[in-house]
Amino acid sequence: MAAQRRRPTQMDIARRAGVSQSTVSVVINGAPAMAEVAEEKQRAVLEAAAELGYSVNASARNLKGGRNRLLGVFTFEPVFPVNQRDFYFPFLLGIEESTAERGYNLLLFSAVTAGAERRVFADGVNQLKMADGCVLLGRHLREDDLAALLREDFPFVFIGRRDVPGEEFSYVAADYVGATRDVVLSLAALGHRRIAYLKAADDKEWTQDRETGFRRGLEEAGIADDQILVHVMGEGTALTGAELDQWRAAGVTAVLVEPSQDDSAISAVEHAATEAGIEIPGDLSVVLLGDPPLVHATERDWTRFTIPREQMGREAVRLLLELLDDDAGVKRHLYLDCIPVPGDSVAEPRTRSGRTT
Amino acid sequence: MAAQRRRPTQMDIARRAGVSQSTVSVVINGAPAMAEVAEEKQRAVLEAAAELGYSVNASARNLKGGRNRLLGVFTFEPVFPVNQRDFYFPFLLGIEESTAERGYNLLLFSAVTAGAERRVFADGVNQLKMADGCVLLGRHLREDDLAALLREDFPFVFIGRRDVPGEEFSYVAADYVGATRDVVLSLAALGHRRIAYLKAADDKEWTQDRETGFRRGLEEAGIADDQILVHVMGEGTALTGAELDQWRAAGVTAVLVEPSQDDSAISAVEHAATEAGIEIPGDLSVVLLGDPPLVHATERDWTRFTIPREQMGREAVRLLLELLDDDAGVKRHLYLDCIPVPGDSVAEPRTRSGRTT
DNA sequence: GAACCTGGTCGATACGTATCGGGAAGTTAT
DNA sequence: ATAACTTCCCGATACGTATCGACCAGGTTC
Repeated sequence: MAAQRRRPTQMDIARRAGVSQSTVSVVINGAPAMAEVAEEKQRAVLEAAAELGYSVNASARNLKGGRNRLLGVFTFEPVFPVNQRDFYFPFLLGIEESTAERGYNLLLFSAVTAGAERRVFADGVNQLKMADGCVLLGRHLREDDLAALLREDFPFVFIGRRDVPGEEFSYVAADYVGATRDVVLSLAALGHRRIAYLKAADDKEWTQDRETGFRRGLEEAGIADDQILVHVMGEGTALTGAELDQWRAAGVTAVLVEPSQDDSAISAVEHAATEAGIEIPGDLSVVLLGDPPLVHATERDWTRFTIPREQMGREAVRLLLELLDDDAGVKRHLYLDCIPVPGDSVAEPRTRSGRTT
Repeated sequence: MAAQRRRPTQMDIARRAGVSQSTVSVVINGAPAMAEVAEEKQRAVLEAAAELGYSVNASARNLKGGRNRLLGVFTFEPVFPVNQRDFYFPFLLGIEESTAERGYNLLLFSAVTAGAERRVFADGVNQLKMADGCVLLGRHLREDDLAALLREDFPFVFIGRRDVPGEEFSYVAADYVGATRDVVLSLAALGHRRIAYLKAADDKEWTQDRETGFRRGLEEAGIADDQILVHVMGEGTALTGAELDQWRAAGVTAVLVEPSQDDSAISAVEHAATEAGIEIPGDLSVVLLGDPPLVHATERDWTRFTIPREQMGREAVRLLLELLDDDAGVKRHLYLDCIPVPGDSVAEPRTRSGRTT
């Protein structure tokens, strides 16, 4: 019963079906040449394949330069974002969905190499090559790995805008610039004139984009440069009530908060407001520039915008498959709109309407 | 700069270092035979490899041994079902964790074939074989697929107990029998004498196990057979307040509820209780035989037990790797304990203690 | 000095698949 | 009847690596 220890190969099928290995390859493969194979033989081959329980050997096919119909996902984060609470999880969802639709399987490069750090190259092996192409995720981009991938001409798409000088590659990003600009404009439309921006400490692309949008919005709203107020949230440096008081004294009626991954920024704002006796949104309107994972767990329904994460995942796959089909290898950048979520943390500034809460 | 189109191979290194490809293989590989290679040559090889930016071709390497260091996950449901994702996610989490630890990558067989139904075999080709082994998930087991897998001697582990007559294979299951028995015993210890069991309609293994545990618990508690009260929740057949009233009249003071995937069972109980003016836990103690995904979203903190999903995922991987290493191919069944979660839906029966809520 | 080891290297081969050029039938046009 | 085409299939080969047996130089042992 369990005599068959070795995996059946195309040769085995060939013998059983009375054809050559090449013919088996053509049929199994559904290659364009299949049209020229007699239907009778096709049936014989498929039948034999089924009986033997044949399946393609990924390595062998890959060796020849063929496709595996495998798309990879690699993350630079220490933990693979398979946990639903994770910021990156919705991306995975979109990736999976799109991948499945297109008849590809998904390869999660989750194996942890010797060190704690996650690398593309383990033992000098480019692990990603097992997949036809790869979607890259994560904040802590290793530039040397990236350079190596580019050097090898390996097809990949990054999720999130990445600006690496001298390197050109495809990514799918959220349009933080536009979304933040829109927030500023709608606040201005409500009558807010002095708006602060609570900026994240690490000056990555997504932070820069939000600041760009902030400044652009102010400009378009006709608010002078000298009104610009940017506060950088240091590592662990909580926002104090005193600081909020200063802002109020300076005429600030609204603040944009860039959410950190662990929601500390949000709770810091809420805490500081309570401390200073400032009411949200009565005294201060607050808008989150994004939707961190735990935003639903907070009591307040923050006014914010949603990053179209699932869609980004889907588009990344689409782009990747395009990349695979095009030999040209054009690198493309795709920006997706964020979706405004009206919450209850925004109101007209008190100075204009005497309304109290 | 981009002249080097082709990846460097061991042959390239060999030429550059003035040795043979075999020697390169030995050195790169760090094989035991490396001790017998002159240090001078070792240096030359490594140097050349570094200069060329060499990286091993995993496919070629695996072609030899047949192993891809890939573990598959196959589910008879969509891999990331949006509506009930929380149900399957903990399994995946455990699988991923364990897989990563052991240096394997994870292959999600998410490709959807022509029909909506998910099959192991597409075009008579077993897709799973792309992985070295596979973890199987999902409620709707296709027995023909399973039989074919067994016939092919493909290594896999099922998550959840599966009883297929005449077939023998490995699985990792939650010990519903023991967990349910314990629930009954602890209710009996509180003084409950008449306990009802709200059973799911589909008579799958996990439902059978709970019923077995229910009966065993009653027996051990010395409650007579004629006291047994099992109510099958039909498809969409809501539990009515009238029915609950009948139970109360019959002396029922506690009910075990088998949660359905969509939490309809729970809300049905709650609704019926409200309708009949029955207080939980004052008039009726309720215990959930499991922890459905949305249990945290409900207002009440149900007394229940937790299925050790992550652990099940981890153990499944462990078992699978054992299966891969053992040529013997012993099929094993692993039962893991559920963890009791004390909630606030259980109290002593009113008939014994006059305490009111 | 012949027989024997031994450390160090290489050549040959196998792994399973994809592809290309060619060849054996069969068909049509001359 | 033969040339020119089709149609359908096969043989040969290449992909990059790991491994095993062969080989060779130099040293050791009687």
